[in-house]
Amino acid sequence: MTVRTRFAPSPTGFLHIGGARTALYCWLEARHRGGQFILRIEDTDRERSTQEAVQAILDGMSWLGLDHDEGPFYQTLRMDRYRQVAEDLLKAGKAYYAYETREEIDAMRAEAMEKGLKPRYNGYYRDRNEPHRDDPNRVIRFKNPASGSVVFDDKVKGRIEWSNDELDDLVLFRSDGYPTYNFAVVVDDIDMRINEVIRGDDHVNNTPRQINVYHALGAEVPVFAHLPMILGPDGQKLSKRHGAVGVMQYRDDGFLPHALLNYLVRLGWSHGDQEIFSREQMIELFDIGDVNRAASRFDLEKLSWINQQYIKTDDPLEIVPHFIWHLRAAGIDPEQGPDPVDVVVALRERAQTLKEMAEKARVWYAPLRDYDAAAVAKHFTSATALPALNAVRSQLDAMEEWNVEAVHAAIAAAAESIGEGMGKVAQPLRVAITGTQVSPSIDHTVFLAGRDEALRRIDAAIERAQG
RNA sequence: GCUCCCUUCGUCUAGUGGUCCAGGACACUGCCCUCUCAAGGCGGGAACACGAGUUCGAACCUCGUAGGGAGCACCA
Repeated sequence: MTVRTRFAPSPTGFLHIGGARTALYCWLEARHRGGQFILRIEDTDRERSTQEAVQAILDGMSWLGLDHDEGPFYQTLRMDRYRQVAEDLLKAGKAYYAYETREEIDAMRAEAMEKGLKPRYNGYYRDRNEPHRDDPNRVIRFKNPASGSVVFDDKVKGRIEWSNDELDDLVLFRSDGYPTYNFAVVVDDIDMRINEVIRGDDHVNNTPRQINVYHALGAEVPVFAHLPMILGPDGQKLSKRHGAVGVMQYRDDGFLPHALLNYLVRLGWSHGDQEIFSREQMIELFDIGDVNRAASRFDLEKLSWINQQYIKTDDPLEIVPHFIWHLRAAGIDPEQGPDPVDVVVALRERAQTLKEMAEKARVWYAPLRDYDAAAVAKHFTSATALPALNAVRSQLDAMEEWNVEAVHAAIAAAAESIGEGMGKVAQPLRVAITGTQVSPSIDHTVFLAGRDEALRRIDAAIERAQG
């Protein structure tokens, strides 16, 4: 039997880190075992669900490259089906109507709490067999087994046993005519032939009651795998307060989608000492059974490190489109400067994010106006500054071919001509080209400026050094 | 309150009774390399929550304790 997993977010916001990892694991499990990955939108909470959120989730998934084989299915489009199943249960005597008001239910709970018991419904209408009546408070409740226990082998948590007397008769259909979550998921998962349910571990508590519904419906119970939570760096629940929120925010912040994926897959799962996994390797090596049981914290620094690993080792041509996107986002026109691929090569070891890379690239795409005061003071006033700049100027001016190697040779020749080491020449030159003391290696720095612009900046620097 | 889950360096983790006075990665840090900054190389400090028990032997098994988390909805 092929495995069928699903990701079933409710569209009340963007795809956040926790959701993205759940989606990734569902996707990986399906891909690893040659099964299907289904996407379902759980939008029965009509107050909080929005179309924008649906779109945000879809965007997030496609940015990450988590493609689904079926769906998206929308629960709001399946209302008739839920109603029909509930009615079947009613007919079979496995569910019943109940008419308590909210106040009565609350009172029930309060009373149970008082006795040190779990707050739960007392089953008043369970076996009354009263004639049905129309009532604004009418709900359909499930006849949960009164005795025995539910046992399931969770693929990540292990064996979990739950006594039935911990469970009350859950509402299947609300008084407003909408199904509840616990009912809709089960009907959906059965209809969509989901045989492996992978979701957050905030759902373990729902699992026993859902299993009872599966039994009542005569359906085969799927395998469950409950993933531990992802916490913020402070160990608290992940929230907006921790900076980035939706997955797309990470794109805006300069992260590569496969770097995020790589970081996420390692959060709760590992394969020996390996840190870097290509998509193919993830698919090949991932096993839901190897997932950790404990919650983990989100660490931006490690994500940044992984991001840089990819920036550094990916084919620069693959980085270029992402880089150009960030150049534009930073208000830089990629046409007004060097070929982006050359910039990527020069900066790939110096930027952890593409956003950072775009900022560092600005110096070659816009006229140089600002000079760092400390840099000028330190490198334009030394005795060797003027001779060095002049020497470089004439070497560059005489060059025939403009490439990194030739620029390097020219600067080396300039240094030699004045009898100084690279250090004495490179620093003033760096300040001349960038206005700062920090940039990629001097040959790249000059090369990227282009000959005309390099000469212009050197002339401007010579003027400053003289004045 | 009740039920369930979790607990190895600051963080992510390896580890499934002996090969662990606990390995890797991020972060921190020392040195090297060096035209700056990085990147890289070689080092360093840093953890089995606690207590009992089982066993010749426990990070690994059992039981408690403590701490953390989730759920107990006509929200998903």
